[in-house]
Amino acid sequence: MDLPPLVQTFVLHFGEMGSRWGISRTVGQIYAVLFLSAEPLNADQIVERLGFSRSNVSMGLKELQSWNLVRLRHLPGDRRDYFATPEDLWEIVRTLVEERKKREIDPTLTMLRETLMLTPSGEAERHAQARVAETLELIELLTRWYDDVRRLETDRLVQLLALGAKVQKALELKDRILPFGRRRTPSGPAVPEEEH
Amino acid sequence: MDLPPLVQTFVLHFGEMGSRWGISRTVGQIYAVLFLSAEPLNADQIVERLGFSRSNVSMGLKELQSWNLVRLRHLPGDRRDYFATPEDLWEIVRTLVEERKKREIDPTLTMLRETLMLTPSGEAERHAQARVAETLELIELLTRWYDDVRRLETDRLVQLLALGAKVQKALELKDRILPFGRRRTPSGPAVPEEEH
DNA sequence: CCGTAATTTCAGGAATATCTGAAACTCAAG
DNA sequence: CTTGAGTTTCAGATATTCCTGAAATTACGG
Repeated sequence: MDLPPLVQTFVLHFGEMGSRWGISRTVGQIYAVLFLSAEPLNADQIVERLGFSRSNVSMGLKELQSWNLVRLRHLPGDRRDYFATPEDLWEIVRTLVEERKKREIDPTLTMLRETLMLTPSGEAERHAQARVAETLELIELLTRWYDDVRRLETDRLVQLLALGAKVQKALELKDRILPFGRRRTPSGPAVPEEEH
Repeated sequence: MDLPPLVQTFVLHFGEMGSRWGISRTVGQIYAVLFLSAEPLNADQIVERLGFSRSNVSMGLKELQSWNLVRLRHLPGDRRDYFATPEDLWEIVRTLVEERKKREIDPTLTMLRETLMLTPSGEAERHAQARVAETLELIELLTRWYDDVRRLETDRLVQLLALGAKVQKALELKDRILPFGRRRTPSGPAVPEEEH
């Protein structure tokens, strides 16, 4: 591997991170190289930069494609595949979240629902059952929230993020003008209590 | 392993998920068992339920403690350590996010900043440098948002999540009454454009 | 201080995951 | 067709991670 120091540091770090995220170190490094490159690269250029075997790079690229993290490009009069990452970082973030949801959250939701269905009611497992149900509700809440915000245009999303918890103040204000969201009232909580 | 089917399904799934998240399958399963258990368990009870070696369980519990995911309990007149997970699921979520941030995001931020410092300006690496800078900004934005919302009480947080993107409508309304957050105006965007 | 139950450490073996080179496949140009 | 550059597949080699049992350590009750 013979890369400019800036790139090298980034690539190595990204490889480490990748290996904590269910993609291999190699795949992480390939992605990092593409991410920093000014133009699309073909497999041999990646081999040259990282010193992995040709087949390893091929596998890695295939995996990145299965994650939708990489775009295929072609140059006129050149048969080789060139690969690039999206210019827009937010698009990358969206893809990452989407794919991880698909692979981790959705199967978990399925499992939790099935688990609850198959359970004989009136049972020694009362506590376990309750916890599974709670877990399901929590993940469903988060999922619905995500389904909602992922539709926002990037501008809007960035606005919202930049606002952070100040949103809270804005809502209090609004609330005084036009009751809209459900809020705690003196007569009792609108949101169910946690078991405790 | 001889567990009620409800528990068994959950434990196995959790183990799988764990192994995609940088904790081992074993540690994931140990956590799952504790999570579903009605009372705190000691190491031998976990050995009995999961059939791992005693030392493996010991290591696993140690790792869970290092993640703050598990609480130590003692029973009067019993010298053994008993372990439990917090009752409140939201507390678990908060811990998870916090620890992952500490281990993944914070070092990444450090790396990105150092990388940018050490770079000779005016350079062939202009593009790579720009991408690193963009990445840093994006992560900083997300981090600030997180720092903001993590302080919210759980009730408030749940409210906000339940509201989802409807928050957007609320803000538009508010905006018409009292300009507060930065918004796009006809005279130009308040949020910097993405390079494109 | 002992004795002992509980826990932790650690070196090596077992199980996984990763990487490689050689061979197989694809497909477009001639 | 044939050819050959480009790509993928795959069985085995390598490296990494995980798990275990034996031995060491800890710390409490007496």
